[in-house]
Amino acid sequence: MRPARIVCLDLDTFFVSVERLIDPSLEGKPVIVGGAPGSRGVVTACSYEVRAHGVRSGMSLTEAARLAPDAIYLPTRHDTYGDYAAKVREIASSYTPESRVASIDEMYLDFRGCERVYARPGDADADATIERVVREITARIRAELGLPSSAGIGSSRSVAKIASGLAKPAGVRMVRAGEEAAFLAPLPVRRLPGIGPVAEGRLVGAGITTIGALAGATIATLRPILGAWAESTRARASGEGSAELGRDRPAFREHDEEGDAIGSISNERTFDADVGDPRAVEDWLASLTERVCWRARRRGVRARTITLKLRYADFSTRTRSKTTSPTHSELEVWPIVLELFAAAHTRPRARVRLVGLALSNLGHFDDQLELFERHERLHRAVDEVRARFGFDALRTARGLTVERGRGER
DNA sequence: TCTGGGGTCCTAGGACCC
DNA sequence: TCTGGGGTCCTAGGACCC
Repeated sequence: MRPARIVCLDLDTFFVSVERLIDPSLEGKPVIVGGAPGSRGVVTACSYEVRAHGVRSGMSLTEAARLAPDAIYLPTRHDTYGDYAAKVREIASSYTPESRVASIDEMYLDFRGCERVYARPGDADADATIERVVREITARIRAELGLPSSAGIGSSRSVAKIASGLAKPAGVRMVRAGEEAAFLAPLPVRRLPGIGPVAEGRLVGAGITTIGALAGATIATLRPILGAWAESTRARASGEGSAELGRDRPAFREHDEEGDAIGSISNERTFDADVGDPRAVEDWLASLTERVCWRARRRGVRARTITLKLRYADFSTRTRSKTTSPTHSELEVWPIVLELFAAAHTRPRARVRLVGLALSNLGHFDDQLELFERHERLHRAVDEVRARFGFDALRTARGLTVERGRGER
């Protein structure tokens, strides 16, 4: 039996907690991070005070405003939260060489083989040793950074993750070896990572409501519902999930190995009001093109695939993509974007709610050739200015027109 | 005025190759 | 004029996570 040595460390209401550090008067008050109550958008994070009124993250701000009209509504400040998250990682990762960043407010730690390093005479057993160390980590994050966090400890990532959710707020929950199945069995299937609203609906439709029932289901039953995930999901439901941490998410990875497939770079924008004029949409696309290309150059990658996303006012969504030769130059990407927009925008009278651009099929493509490229000198000059003053320091006239006066950034 | 934004991964059909 | 079978790449859509 594998001992419980995998830790999921999760910051409690992270964005709210950071806002309270910056403005202590928010302490104890109902706080919603995500935007103004009337605006389009969703709740990104909310304090326990508003959760009591039924507000949940992911909920539209309109509905949140109905449930909690008197709450304090704040815009999200991702860069600020990132700075605090980095400090949390620094503390946590100093306890074990094996750690993985899962998201801005969540990380996994692997303490396998660390028991002796941390053992103290007072510890009842090795489990107690690890639990004590984990409590020390959350206590330090609280003491040194002022941030509350919770942790789950189990023999697999899945168990650790679920345990951390049940430990909130500001708790530590250990599921000892051999207790996994009993711990998981009574929980609703939705608790299992990977089971979202759709899979939940189908499982419940098949009479499977608890993780225990999921663990006992046949693969023949699960295959049509979970597809390729059937086996691994059932294994996780019975407490036999993987303990391997895997790699950091690309956005948090410090270095990419040569030839690595390293995910995608995307930006999208939901308009404050639906847009009818295609030229106005194109202005936004120009801005997004500059942004994703700049991010690609900053990461030292080129993309082979460019994908445009278009969402109409009725929420119908379409994507069009094109794969070409590797590029990170807006001068090369822009004509393709226009081509994709023309292909996607087949309802000329419909109003557009959102446009997005994604670069994928990324790779480090032969940087030696870069010097000979036509646009290289221009990009280098632009990027040097931006490195000092930020992305918005330099914009093309078209990309700038559209964002001016919106008060963002 | 329900439904953000940045990601990962899977499915399924068609093109194309051997 | 009766059509297989494996493999890879591309495209569009969608589920899921935080």
